[in-house]
Amino acid sequence: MPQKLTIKEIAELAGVSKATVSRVINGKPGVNPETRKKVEQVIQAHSYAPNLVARGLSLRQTGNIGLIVAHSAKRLSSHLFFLEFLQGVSRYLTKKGIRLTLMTADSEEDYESSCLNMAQGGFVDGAIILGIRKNDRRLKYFLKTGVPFVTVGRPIGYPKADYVDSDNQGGAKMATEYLLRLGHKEILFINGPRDHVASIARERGYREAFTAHGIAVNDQYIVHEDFSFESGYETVRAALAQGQKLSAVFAASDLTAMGAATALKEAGLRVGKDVSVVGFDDIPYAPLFDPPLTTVHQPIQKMGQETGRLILIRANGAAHSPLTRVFPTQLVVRESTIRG
Amino acid sequence: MPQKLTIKEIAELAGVSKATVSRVINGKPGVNPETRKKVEQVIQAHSYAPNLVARGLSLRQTGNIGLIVAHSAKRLSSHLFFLEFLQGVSRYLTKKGIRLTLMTADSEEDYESSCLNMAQGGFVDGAIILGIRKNDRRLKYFLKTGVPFVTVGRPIGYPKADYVDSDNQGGAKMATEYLLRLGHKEILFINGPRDHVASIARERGYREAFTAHGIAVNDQYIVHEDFSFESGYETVRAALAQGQKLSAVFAASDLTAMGAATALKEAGLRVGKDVSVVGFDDIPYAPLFDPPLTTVHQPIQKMGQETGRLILIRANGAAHSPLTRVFPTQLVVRESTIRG
DNA sequence: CCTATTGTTGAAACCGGTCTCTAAACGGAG
DNA sequence: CTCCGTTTAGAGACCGGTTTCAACAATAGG
Repeated sequence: MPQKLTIKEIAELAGVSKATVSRVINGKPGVNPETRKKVEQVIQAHSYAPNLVARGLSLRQTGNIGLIVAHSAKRLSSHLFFLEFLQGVSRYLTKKGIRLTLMTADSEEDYESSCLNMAQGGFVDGAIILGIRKNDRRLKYFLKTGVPFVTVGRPIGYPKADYVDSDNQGGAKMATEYLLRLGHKEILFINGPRDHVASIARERGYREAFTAHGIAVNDQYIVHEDFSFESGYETVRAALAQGQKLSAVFAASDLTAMGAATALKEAGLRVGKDVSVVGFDDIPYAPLFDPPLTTVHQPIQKMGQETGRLILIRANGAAHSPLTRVFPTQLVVRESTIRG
Repeated sequence: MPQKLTIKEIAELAGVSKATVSRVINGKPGVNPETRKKVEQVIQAHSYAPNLVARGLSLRQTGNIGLIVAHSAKRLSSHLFFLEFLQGVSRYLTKKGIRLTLMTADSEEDYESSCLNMAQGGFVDGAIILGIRKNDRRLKYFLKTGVPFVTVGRPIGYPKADYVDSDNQGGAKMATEYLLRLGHKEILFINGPRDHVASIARERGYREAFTAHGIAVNDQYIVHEDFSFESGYETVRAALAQGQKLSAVFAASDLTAMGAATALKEAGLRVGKDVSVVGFDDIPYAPLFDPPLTTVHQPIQKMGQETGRLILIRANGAAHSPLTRVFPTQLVVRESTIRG
């Protein structure tokens, strides 16, 4: 393997100075066309590429965006949301020549240290933070160091932060209202983690729908889980075992809805015939489930893309006021719901 | 936001030189305990953290590993393999204080430029390459620049490369033999992309099983798809529409198997009663499918972890001979298969 | 022919670390 | 008290780029 060439060596080979080579590389003006051509030839001939780390140091800009995933290992694996989102951001950033550095965290401490690592160290030009909780302390690291960040989900307690979100509350309200209109009263709501900002908004939507229908919410019908398939399965099994009355399930993720549906099927209930199930997310697999899942659609990939767009704007310092974007959600009625 | 401090400023604040601060930061010997304590206090007080880019330049080591994903956008989304794998690597590397930089590529050119970007530029200490094809030209970039890499899947045509793989051939053989022993003759094999090294190995296993049973393989029963759910669904629909005789399906991914099963169900066939379906991967969702899916288990997370381990060894230059590791696969019999 | 202007170029500082090399300070042995 | 080895510390080179600034050549204008 040939020793990697530096700009200095290219300069010598082309018989010019480092400065000129730098100008050529970056397409800066003020270079004689002939000189430029000569330098380009040398660069070509040795397939020289500038060292990005050195450039990063000099420019104080790394071309790196960090993506911090809060999900625990288990949830990550079950979380197709993440995969869809990742695709959206990654695509957008790759197209812009920006690299995406992933930080996952198994534990709470790992997560904190990931944040610290990103916030300090000057390794990234900005960060995207997934899985925001209520009053997420960890954002403080970023605020303190001034590293730009965009969160996915509106960070409660940080009114000036940039974020991308979907209309979780509206989506949950639509889904719940739909079930109520179908005549369901006992709607088991298997929500996400209690302090997760999306969970909070969805619960608000659920309650709002009941209020709008003049029905009191029975808190026994709201449980907080972790978006996983397993949690849907177990929650419904437990509910049935206890003899809880239940004519519909509204789950805060499609996977959870599928878990719930599986448990219902096992209990001999026909989903979409005897009982209704509604999910959230509309992952690609939702229409292919048996029965095809009624769910609240979020434009996850678009959210990813928009997040990429916003973090770049913020990182370039081109914005003054908070950058926020809330995507509408939308109820997609398929075959897992029926009049109750 | 306070201006980020540099080592020089910390040195001044502590009344010592940059060199001493550097020694303290890196736990190097040769510093008077008292001086050390004083410097540590200043560092603490200002929550100073060294600039990783500068350090990277100086050490010629960035603490970054690149992960290059070849899958097209569509496949990525359907590919739970990726997610599981990602978890394995990411966990391992995070624990070692190494960052993972993701490069996804929608198109062939993007993929090449991603490789180039990683290989040149000195941005990563090493790379992990997923989705290896037969005679993958792109590995040349890495060989040329000398950037260490580990592939997932044995790269045909590069005998000296480091790789992690699973026993695809053995797994496919086991699965096919199992179906043959159950009395199935018309086994539709929905394989992955033709030039994908895993596909090649799996096809070899499939053929080997037939040969071992003294049965000739009918090439009409081998189709090449893209591991997606949709491809399984469409392939089986097309086969049924054409009246192709078919008593079992062996799919090269669980998602494809699920797609195939869905199409079979739609056609009124009972999977695990009238017809057998076997998948590959054993994703977490496989046992939860209806019916629970018989499949070939690959220890995907472990493979991810091992890949992380190997790339670090290679990046540290601590190895001479090729680093390779092949994980055994294992047939997991559930309820989607039956005597034919 | 001289001066002002424009177009090219290179020398050198700088980004923020690491590390080598040298020197000062200290302590013990002779 | 001198000499020598051992800590401890700092000055400065270096990593590989970018950028400023000054110098120089060529051209235009008077």
